[in-house]
Amino acid sequence: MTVLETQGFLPHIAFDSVIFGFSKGKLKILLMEYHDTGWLALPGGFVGKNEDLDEAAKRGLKERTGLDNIYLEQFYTFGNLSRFKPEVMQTIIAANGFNLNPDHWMLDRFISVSYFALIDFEKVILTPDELSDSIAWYEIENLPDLILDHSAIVAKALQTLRENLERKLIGGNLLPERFTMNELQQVYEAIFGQKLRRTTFQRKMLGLDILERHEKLYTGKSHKAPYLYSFRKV
Amino acid sequence: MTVLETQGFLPHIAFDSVIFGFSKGKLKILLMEYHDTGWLALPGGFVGKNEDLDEAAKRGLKERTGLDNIYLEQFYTFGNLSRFKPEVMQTIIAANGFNLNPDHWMLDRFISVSYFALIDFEKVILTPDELSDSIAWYEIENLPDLILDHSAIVAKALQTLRENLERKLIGGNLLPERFTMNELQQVYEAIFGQKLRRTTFQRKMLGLDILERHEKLYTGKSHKAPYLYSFRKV
DNA sequence: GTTCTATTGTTACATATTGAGACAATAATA
DNA sequence: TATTATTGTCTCAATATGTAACAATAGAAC
Repeated sequence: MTVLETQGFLPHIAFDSVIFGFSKGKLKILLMEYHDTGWLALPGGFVGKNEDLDEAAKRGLKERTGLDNIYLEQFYTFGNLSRFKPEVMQTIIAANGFNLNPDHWMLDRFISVSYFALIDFEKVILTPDELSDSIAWYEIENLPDLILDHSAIVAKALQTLRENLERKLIGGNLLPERFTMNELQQVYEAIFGQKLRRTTFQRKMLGLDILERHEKLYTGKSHKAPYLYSFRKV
Repeated sequence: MTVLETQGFLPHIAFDSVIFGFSKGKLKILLMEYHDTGWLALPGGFVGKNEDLDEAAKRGLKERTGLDNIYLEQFYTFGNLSRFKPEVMQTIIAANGFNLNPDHWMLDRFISVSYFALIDFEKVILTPDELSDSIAWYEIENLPDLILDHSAIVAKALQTLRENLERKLIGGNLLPERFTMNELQQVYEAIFGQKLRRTTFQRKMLGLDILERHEKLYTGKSHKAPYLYSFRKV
């Protein structure tokens, strides 16, 4: 049974997720490409009638990335009338070979409760949903056009991430368990979109007393080997 | 036609507003008391089928306080299953003399998109809604029990307000157009829940270059008269 | 082995910000 | 005119941050 045929979801309510990853010095997000149309959109889904809103977002994340236990934060709910464009959804569904009644629940107006997630790029196993050809990483600095208001959703997610980073440090969720100080700095630079001073960054991070220092990392490069760090467990 | 009889709202979607005011050195919010039950709740409402989500929240604010052009910010959407308690709404509606079918849309599961507002205490004209006996101010430090998860909604609103205050200054929205430095400091103290140092506060506020200094305020008290300030227009 | 290169961890010092108190100014009262 | 309460400003100490210098070191070149 496809999502189109089920009756098990709350009407008018969707969720969308801005899933951040970090690789090769770049901050990236996951986008899905719908069949034929070539349209790009954030991964999202619907809320089961017997499901917590947060659970729905976690389920969606698990389905697309295979990941559990992820940093996931709700940041805004988009509910403008202007995001109601039934012809967009109709086209996407038609490209998948379905022809829905105009009063089908999926063609109705939706508000989108939006979440952002921070994940370890290396750990994902990407799986498109039933309406999509692909799911893939796109650099945040160079995003293509997205359907509906999804570009605005990404912008707000990035703004929220920046504000959060200044208050409560969550940058580490984008890295593997152990990382070098330089890698951590690159994450911060990618999120803030600007270079940071190496010595100040190192002093501040160490001063926060949230990092644990481990063995050195010998990469084979001809210079001093950096220490590996992990975030201290609470 | 009462809200109960209309079909013009989106099902499953409500909004609730934490409306902050400041008076006599205390931070307060507006609560409504339902007929007979004595139950207290945040002012809220539903979203019209042809209405932006934000517009709905503004409309609700206008209906209860008479105020337009208000600082209003969406901060979270509550969507746990545990907030679905049809018997609560049923009881409230029954106390108003109605007897709804169990499948009436108002008895269904709702998610609540929550907003907080900052208003000038002096300017409100309070108006209860059709299910309530009263709407009134309650001190944030000494709140009674609220229905459903409304206490959690208030807690999250206060947390968001505190975080915002550190980043972008919005404390002035709780004061009249012109105010003394001491009044502004009291607002900040009420929001943060702690005393601040007078001289440091004054220096920081003046240094931010967002205040305009006006004439002095002669209160009749036997001491130096403070200047009045207003927030600089952008 | 010795020298060289790139990068790292740490220190030193200047500059900026904040904490804490002192002090002069002043509006009304006694 | 002296007194009281509060305000606006200044001073100095304590912290935090910006900036550069420097020693340590892993591997490559010789």
